[in-house]
Amino acid sequence: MTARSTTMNPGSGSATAPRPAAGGAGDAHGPPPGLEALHTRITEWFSDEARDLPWRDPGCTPWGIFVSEIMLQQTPVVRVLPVWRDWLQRWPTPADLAAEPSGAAVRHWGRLGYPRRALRLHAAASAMVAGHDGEVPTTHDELLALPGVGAYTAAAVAAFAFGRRETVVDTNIRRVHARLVDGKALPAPALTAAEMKRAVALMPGDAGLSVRWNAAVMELGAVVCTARAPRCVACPVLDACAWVAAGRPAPDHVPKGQAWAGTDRQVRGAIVAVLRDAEDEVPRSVLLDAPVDLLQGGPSTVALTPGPLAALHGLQAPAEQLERALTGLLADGLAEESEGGVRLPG
DNA sequence: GACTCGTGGCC
DNA sequence: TGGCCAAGAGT
Repeated sequence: MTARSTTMNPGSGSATAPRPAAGGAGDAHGPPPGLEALHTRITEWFSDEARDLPWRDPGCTPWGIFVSEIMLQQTPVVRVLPVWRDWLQRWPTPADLAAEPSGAAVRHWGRLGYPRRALRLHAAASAMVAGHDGEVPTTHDELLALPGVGAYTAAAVAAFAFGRRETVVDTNIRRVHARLVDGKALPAPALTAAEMKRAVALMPGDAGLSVRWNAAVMELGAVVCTARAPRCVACPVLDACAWVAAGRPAPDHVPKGQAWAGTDRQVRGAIVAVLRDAEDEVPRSVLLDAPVDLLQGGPSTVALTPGPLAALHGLQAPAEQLERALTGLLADGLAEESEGGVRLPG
């Protein structure tokens, strides 16, 4: 298969890179020339280079795939792997998880981050038991109705667990499309309607191929067409990339960075970490008067440090913030008050 | 739309 | 060293 030196632009947006004179991909004249070649080259690359992930095993259940998709939201694969294995061994079916209190889900979520996802995963399992005969639902709309499942996850599970032809759009796919088709370094901060339309236009018509295409483009974005240091030398469609053809221009917008030190999120995370590591309830006074040491020893260190609120170092108004963070956690169902103190929901 | 919501590794 | 980033969802 000889590489072709054309760039792709199936969308109708502005284009500066040379491309075949073709109508928009959504018109009645079929896909633009070269699209099938892209399908072939990227899916063949995927066949050769795909990482061996357990949720990609043909024997993986829809529940295993569902769990992986929730855990992978905003969380790197390497950190998900051990937690996913433990989770599936502990709770092999939705009913197994639904039979536990939600606090057990939060506890075994470990340090994956965004622990409300554990809560929603537990709620989704309960919904599967209550309304889907204990099975993961198979359609996009049914999946979308589950807690913690948005457009991406609904499409991904329908595609990867049930072989459906869905337009999957995640951050990796958006970045690949932005570069390969648009010639831009990065996609817009938020998913746009135009992007979604273009993703639809790029989809193979065949269901089986569409599933491989979705997985392959996602993988390409994850391991080759990465955000910071793309490994273009390993790219199967380097010669077709509009961004490379344009001389790899810099991003035209500045990412707005996420503050962390001193935020409520940091305090919430520290409190949940204490509750998770505690066998039982933690007295409220201990939680608030002997706050977790947030700044000593780096981000992974969370320990009770007996002492005044000044232990919070640079944090402003720590007492108020602790109260606010705890109130938020209680409101979110991530923590519960009991007579003896605060604990994970049981 | 703009915000919020965890965590840890990396360039 | 530290800002940036990771298979987003909900409000």
